[in-house]
Amino acid sequence: MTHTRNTAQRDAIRDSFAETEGPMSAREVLDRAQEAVPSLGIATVYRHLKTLSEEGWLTAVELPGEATRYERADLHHHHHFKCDECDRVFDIPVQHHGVCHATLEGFDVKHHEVVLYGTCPECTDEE
Amino acid sequence: MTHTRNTAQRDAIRDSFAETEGPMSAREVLDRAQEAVPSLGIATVYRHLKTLSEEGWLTAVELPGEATRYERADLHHHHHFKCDECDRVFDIPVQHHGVCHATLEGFDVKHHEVVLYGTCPECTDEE
DNA sequence: CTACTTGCAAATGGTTTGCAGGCGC
DNA sequence: GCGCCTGCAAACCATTTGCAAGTAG
Repeated sequence: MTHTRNTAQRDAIRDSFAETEGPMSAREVLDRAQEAVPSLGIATVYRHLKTLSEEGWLTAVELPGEATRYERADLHHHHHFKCDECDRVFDIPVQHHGVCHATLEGFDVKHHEVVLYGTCPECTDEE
Repeated sequence: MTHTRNTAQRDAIRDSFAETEGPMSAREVLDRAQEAVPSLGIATVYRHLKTLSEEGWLTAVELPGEATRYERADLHHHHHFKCDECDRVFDIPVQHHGVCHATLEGFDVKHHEVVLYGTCPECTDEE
């Protein structure tokens, strides 16, 4: 078994997650990381997004109809809200928890993904 | 504004949802519907899956890493459980509800999608 | 040095769209 | 007959992979 090497591209990709709140798509990561390593290719970004996810450093966020996004795994747990009007995605803090999947006999629930849909405050005001 | 026409292909696509429980991918719908209309093309399937969803007759089920699946919207509400081992997807009945997204000030939550991940009973037994 | 990494381009797989002909109403 | 509907092929988009050259350790 080999170890992951330290390379400029890997560092650049990790660093691109430093100053952001929302989950980023592969293309967004590419754009940011290319500021440090201009020659960086999209294939390398995908390869690292995969390995960083496997290592538990990143979490994949899948939203219907959009490209997969990634965010740091060390953020405290939250859900996502997608506005049907403006298509923006918001991070939603979770207050109640544990109730939703307490009774699945035989199923060992390890993690979950919740996406809420509706109208965000801004789009509600515009109506 | 025009109305949706009754065509053999539309009927075939709707009928393909008659004798099934789980959500189906576009390709599965195509295979089933072609039994009634052999000339049916995949593009037409996608067009109807979209309109039927907009009409509220179908619901899109998005699962990470897999093609979008569709199921009839008149099924009583349930969540989905994806086994990390065997990749199968299970329908999960919902007992507790309404608690999870009761407190989103300003956000008008219209619907939601919940996917649970973990190990299903069968894969748990095999360990 | 050796084996992992990278960038490029080509391949893949799902989904959408342009277009000319077909057909419901 | 008009205008939506269909099938085909080409276009698209996100993601993956083959390959030869580059580089960390």
